[in-house]
Amino acid sequence: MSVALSTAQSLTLWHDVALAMVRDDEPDLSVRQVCILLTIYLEAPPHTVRDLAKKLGVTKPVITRALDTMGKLELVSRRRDDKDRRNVLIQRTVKGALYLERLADTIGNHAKRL
Amino acid sequence: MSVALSTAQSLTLWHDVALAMVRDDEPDLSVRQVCILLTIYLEAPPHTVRDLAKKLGVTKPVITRALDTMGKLELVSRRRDDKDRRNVLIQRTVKGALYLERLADTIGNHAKRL
DNA sequence: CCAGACTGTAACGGACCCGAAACAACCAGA
DNA sequence: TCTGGTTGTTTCGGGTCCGTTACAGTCTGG
Repeated sequence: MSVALSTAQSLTLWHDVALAMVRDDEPDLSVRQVCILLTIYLEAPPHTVRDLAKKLGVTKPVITRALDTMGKLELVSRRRDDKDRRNVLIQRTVKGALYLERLADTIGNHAKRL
Repeated sequence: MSVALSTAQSLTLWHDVALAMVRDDEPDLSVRQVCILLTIYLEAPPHTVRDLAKKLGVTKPVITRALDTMGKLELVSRRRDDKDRRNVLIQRTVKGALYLERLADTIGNHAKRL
C-alpha cells in the first residue's frame, strides 16, 4: 500500500497541517514533543526515558522535560516500574489519544484534498 | 488526485518525518517557523510581515523573530520594498530551497514506504 | 553487604520565544 | 506641510527549552 507524493504535494501537505497546528488554540507542541508522543502511541510498551532518548538521538533530560510539559497537559503519564524501581514507564492517556486522533484527522483530510 | 491515508498511516508518516527532523544535525525549526518558510515558498510573492502574521493567526513580532532566526540560518532574506518603504519583502534563498527540497524528499520517501 | 553501574531527575547558564506595548520609519490625504 | 494611520521592529517581563553536569534512588554481582 504505497503512497506516491510529488514534491509540491509533500510540502503542501506539511504546510497545511502545520498551519492547522499553529492556528489551533492549544499550545503548540514542538517537533520533539510530537515525536515522543507518537512513539509512545505507535510503538509497543513499555517505554522508558532511556529508550526514548536513544530512539530520538537526544539526551535524557530532553525526554524528562518533554514528559514534564506533556504531563501537565495530560497527554502522557508516568509511573514507576515495580519490577525495577529505577525505571519510569511512560503511559498513554485519554487526552493524548484524542490529541493524536485529531492530528490524524487533520493529516488525513489534507491528504485527501491534495 | 486524492490521497487516502488511514489514521495509523497518517500518524506513522508524521512520526517518521518528525523523527528524521529531530535526528538531523541542523537545528530544529519550530512548527511556526516551518509554516512560515513553506508559505513563502509555496505561495506567490510578495510576502510581507503583515500578510504572514494574518495567514498564521499570530502577532507581527512572532514573524519578525522567526525571520531573524531563519535569516541567520540563511533560509530566507529580507529587503525593503522600494515602492512602499514601510514594507519588508521576504524572499527565498538557495539554502531555504534546498532545505525544503530535502524535507519534501523525506516526506515523499516515508509516504512511499507506508 | 556493599561498591559500582544503572536508572531518572535537578541545577545551571545561555539561548530562544511569547504577547503586549511602545517605538521609529514611512505614506497619503486634507 | 503636517497629521493620522500604516508599516516593521524593539523592548519588557516571564516562560520554556537546550546540553552539560551533578545528583539521588535503585539494582546486582562479588
